[in-house]
Amino acid sequence: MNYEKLNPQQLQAVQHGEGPLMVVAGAGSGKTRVITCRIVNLIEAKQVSPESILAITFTNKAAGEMKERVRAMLDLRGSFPWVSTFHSFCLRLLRKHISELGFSNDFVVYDTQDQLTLIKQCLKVEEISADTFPPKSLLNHISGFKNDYLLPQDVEQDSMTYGHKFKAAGLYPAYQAALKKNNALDFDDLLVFAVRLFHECPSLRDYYNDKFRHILVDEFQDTNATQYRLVRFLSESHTNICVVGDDDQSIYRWRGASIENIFKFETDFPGTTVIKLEENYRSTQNILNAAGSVVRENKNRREKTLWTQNEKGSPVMCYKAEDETDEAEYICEKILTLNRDEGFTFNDMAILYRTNAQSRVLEDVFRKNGLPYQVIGGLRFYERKEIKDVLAYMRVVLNPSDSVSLKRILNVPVRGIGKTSVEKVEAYCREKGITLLEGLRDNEQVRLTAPAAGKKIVQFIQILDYLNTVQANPLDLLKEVIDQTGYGAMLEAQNSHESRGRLENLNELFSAVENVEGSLQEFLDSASLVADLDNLDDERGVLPLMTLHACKGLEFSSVFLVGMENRLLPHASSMSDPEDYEEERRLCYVGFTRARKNLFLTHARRRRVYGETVTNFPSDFLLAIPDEIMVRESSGYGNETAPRYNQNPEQAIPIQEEGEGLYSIGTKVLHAKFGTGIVLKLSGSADDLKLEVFFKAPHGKKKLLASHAKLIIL
DNA sequence: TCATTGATGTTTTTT
DNA sequence: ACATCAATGA
Ligand SMILES: Nc1ncnc2c1ncn2[C@@H]1O[C@H](COP(=O)(O)OP(=O)(O)OP(=O)(O)O)[C@@H](O)[C@H]1O
Repeated sequence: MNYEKLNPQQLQAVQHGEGPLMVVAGAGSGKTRVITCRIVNLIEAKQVSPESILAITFTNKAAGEMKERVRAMLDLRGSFPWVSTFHSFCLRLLRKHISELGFSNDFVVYDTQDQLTLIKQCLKVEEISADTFPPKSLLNHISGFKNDYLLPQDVEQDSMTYGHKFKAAGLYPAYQAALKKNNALDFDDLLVFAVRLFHECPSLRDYYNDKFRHILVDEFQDTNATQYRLVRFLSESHTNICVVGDDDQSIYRWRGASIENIFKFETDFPGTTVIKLEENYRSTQNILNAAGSVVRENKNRREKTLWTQNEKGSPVMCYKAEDETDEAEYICEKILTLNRDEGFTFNDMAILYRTNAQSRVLEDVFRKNGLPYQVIGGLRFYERKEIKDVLAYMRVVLNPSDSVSLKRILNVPVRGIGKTSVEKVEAYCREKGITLLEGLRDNEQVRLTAPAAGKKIVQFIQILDYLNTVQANPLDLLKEVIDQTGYGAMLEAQNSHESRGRLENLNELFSAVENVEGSLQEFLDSASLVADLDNLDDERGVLPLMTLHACKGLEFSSVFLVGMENRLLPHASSMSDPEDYEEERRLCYVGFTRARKNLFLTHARRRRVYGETVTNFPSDFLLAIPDEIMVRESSGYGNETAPRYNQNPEQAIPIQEEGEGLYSIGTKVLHAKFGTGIVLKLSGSADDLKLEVFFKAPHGKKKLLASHAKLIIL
């Protein structure tokens, strides 16, 4: 067998036969490797057939990597284990069986924006003021119910004090009914409905218990109650369940995850074999020491050993910056030096921060200095307005009852179907209990709206009907949507800086569709479930920037953790709740332990936040780190009176001045999404320079705006 | 019905 | 600071 290296404890876990198994161990101790090798061992040594193994990972990317590893170790022809996230697994399950629960299998998955639109509608119908009860807060509570597997009928409003949660409980049934009317599930429903399926259909439960003989779950510390139930159902008959996790790395409590799942596992699964891994293979002694010092301050925690044979390594560096620009410049310089002098590639380093907003200044400085980077997270590609609009057309074609999507596009681009018309039709629909699209069709006969609007509605329906005739192929459909609905023409007509960016995004959507094989349904599903992290590209050699939450499970030679300040890490919102505060510490622990060799921490005396300058104190977490292993640096300008700003305009490098000369035919450039390319053509004026660039496959020739495309000249 | 303006919330984290 | 969104008048 072509195993990866394993220590005796890992080997024991890998070779463990039947029955429940839990591996609890600190960061970098090879937990994920255990799962991977265990899959291989089950197939090779225990003759378990690949398709009867189900492995759950935290992200689609982790799933992809795990599949890759397994593939590398085994020669599998044909069948393959199921490796996916909880959500993808549930979606696949529901597409097959949801009819058992009274939904049709072409249901649509609503994202947060769609949920928000829907709950606002509910509020309107129930005549609840959105000001006293913020839709976001209500949704959060409803999500909380679902994460705890509380169905609408199980939520006891009586036991609650009057407030947002109370109102959310009251609204929950109406919200679910609205989803059903739209033939839609929200994100959390994917899990809830999967559990319901097993709960209400014993035959399906038996079938899947029989189908999946071994269940493996990575990152078990961040599972919620609903996921826990699902795991129990899946392993009910055979209890061949292997979970792997680290309670110190539980960072999704706010999303309903419960560390308790680790603690109660042994009681819920009698006869569990517990294995601890104590050797860390990833980090230097200093890094491990620093991380341990921080997280050991947590009260609610199980002590565990974590040691390493690795060398002591460099001390942890802690830089005190004047402001966020200084912080970014320090990091930028360090990274360029590490790259130049020590040969670290950019993708072997990472910038981690607590909040997405912190990336902005870093990006500006990196761009100025020609440092290629890639932001993970933030606003996701599929959440952008133009993408959502176009996808909404496609969704309506597939699922005509989806009125949230239908309303979204009814007057986009503007075609003279205004608010009053829509409201009239909606009222009519409610009365007759039909869907919005059906109501719109009736309008021609019933004449609810002004004649002008009625005519427009007829035209709109004609477009939809036409789109229906081309729905077979996602690529053709996308093309027709952009052409026939006038969406593309609208953006071209606007001809603004912004609209051109949107057009570019639509082009990118084209390449995404081209790369997806399979049906329209499968494409829309994958679009609903992709996490931005799944786009993390290790090939291109660019520096990744991401939040501490997004870095889970990854590793880098050098890690920069920025904004080590009170109110940022720990975040201001955690200060009032000790449990939240401890989670911030775990977040810090997760960040530190991503580093193999170098850990750089930075904090700024002042930074702009919400457009105001605030001064922050260094993070209290820094106090836990022993002096012997940390070297402190500062901006060299020492005290407050020293002018930090470069008043000399000649010194401030004006990179924005990208007049002639900066680009010419043949210039090599780097684009955040398309990678490296070569300039083929230049046109337009200096401040509105248009480029035609040829990128590597699969992107090919692209037209870009120099001012918008954020290109880096290589 | 549309376009401009002011208001609002965003930034804590996301499958 | 910035962007998106709702109210306002044309
Ligand atoms: N027995 C071993 N010998 C040498 N290296 C190992 C061994 N086991 C794992 N590693 C290496 O240690 C690193 C961490 O492994 P892995 O990602 O599996 O740990 P983990 O416990 O899942 O980490 P985390 O909890 O931080 O996500 C990887 O680089 C892996 O290749």
